[in-house]
Amino acid sequence: MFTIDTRSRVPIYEQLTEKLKELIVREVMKEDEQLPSVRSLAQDLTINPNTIQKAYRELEREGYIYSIPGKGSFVSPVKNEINRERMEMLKKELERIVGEILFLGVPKDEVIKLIETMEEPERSGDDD
Amino acid sequence: MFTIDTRSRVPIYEQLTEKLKELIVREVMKEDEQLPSVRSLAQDLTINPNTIQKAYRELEREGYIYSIPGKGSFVSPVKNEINRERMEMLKKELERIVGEILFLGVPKDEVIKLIETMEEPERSGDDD
DNA sequence: ATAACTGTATTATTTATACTAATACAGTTA
DNA sequence: TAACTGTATTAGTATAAATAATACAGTTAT
Repeated sequence: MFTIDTRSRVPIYEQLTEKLKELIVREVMKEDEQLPSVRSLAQDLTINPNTIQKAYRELEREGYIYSIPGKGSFVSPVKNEINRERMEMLKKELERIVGEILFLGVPKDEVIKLIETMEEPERSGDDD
Repeated sequence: MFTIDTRSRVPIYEQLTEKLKELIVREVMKEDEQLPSVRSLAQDLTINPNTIQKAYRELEREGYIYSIPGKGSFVSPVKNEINRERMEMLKKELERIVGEILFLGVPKDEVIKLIETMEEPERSGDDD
C-alpha cells in the first residue's frame, strides 16, 4: 500500500501522512473507508505501531480521518476546508518555484508552454 | 545578511547553502566577490563557526564558491552547469506542484492565468 | 617579524528528535 | 471469551546536527 524510505530525512510518520493525505484528497480512498489498523500497517511496513499511531493522530488532528476506539480509523468526509488549505499551500509553492524560474531567465511564455503540455488528470468518477 | 531559523527542521548549514545559492544564481553576489569569513559570519548569526564551514565546504563541493586558505571564500564564476542543474530541479518541482493542483480540479487555464499575473523580474544589469 | 586576519581539520560533547520497545486499558465484534 | 480495534505511557536507543575547544598553515598590513 505504501512505500516508505526509512533513510529519508523526512520522518516516517510524515511520509505516511503525506501519502495518506494524497490518497484522501484524490479520493482514491473514499469517504468512510476504513484505513488499515495501526498494528496491521505497522506489521506490513515493519515499523513500530507507535509511528503509525503518530501519523494517524496527526491526520485526525487535521481532519483527514476520524477514529473510533475499538472499531478503527476511517476517511473523513472530504471537507472543502482541507482542499482550500492545500490549495493555498500549493499556490504559494507554485509562486516560489515559478519566481525562481523567471529569475533564471526563462521567459514566462515558456513556463506556460510547459504547463500546457501537461496532461489533465482523468476524472472518471467525478460525474456524480 | 541572512535570516536563519534555528528551530526549523532544515539544518542551519542547509539553510545557509540554500540562501547563498540563491544570491549567487541571481547574481546578487557577483563573480569573485568575497563572502563573509567563516568566523565573522558565525559571530553575526551567533552560531558555531563549524556550521558555517560545513556550508561553505558544501558550496565549494558543488562549485558555487572557491576558497583560498588565508585569503577567504569567493563566488565562483557562474557556470551554466549550475544553472542547468538548478533548472532541472525547478522544472521537476514545478511539474509536481502543477500536477497536484490539476488533481485538485483546478483547470489548466487558471493555473496559467495565475502565472501570467506574476511579474517578471527586473533585469537592470543584463544588457552587457 | 609580528599581529590579526583568513581557511581547514580534528576530537569530544551536548542536544534534539525520531523511532523502537514493552506494556496497559478500554471499546467492539463475532 | 477471544481477537480484534484505538489510545496512552514510560523508558531506552540511534542518529544527526550543532557546539566547543583547539590546532595548524597561508595571507596581509604594519
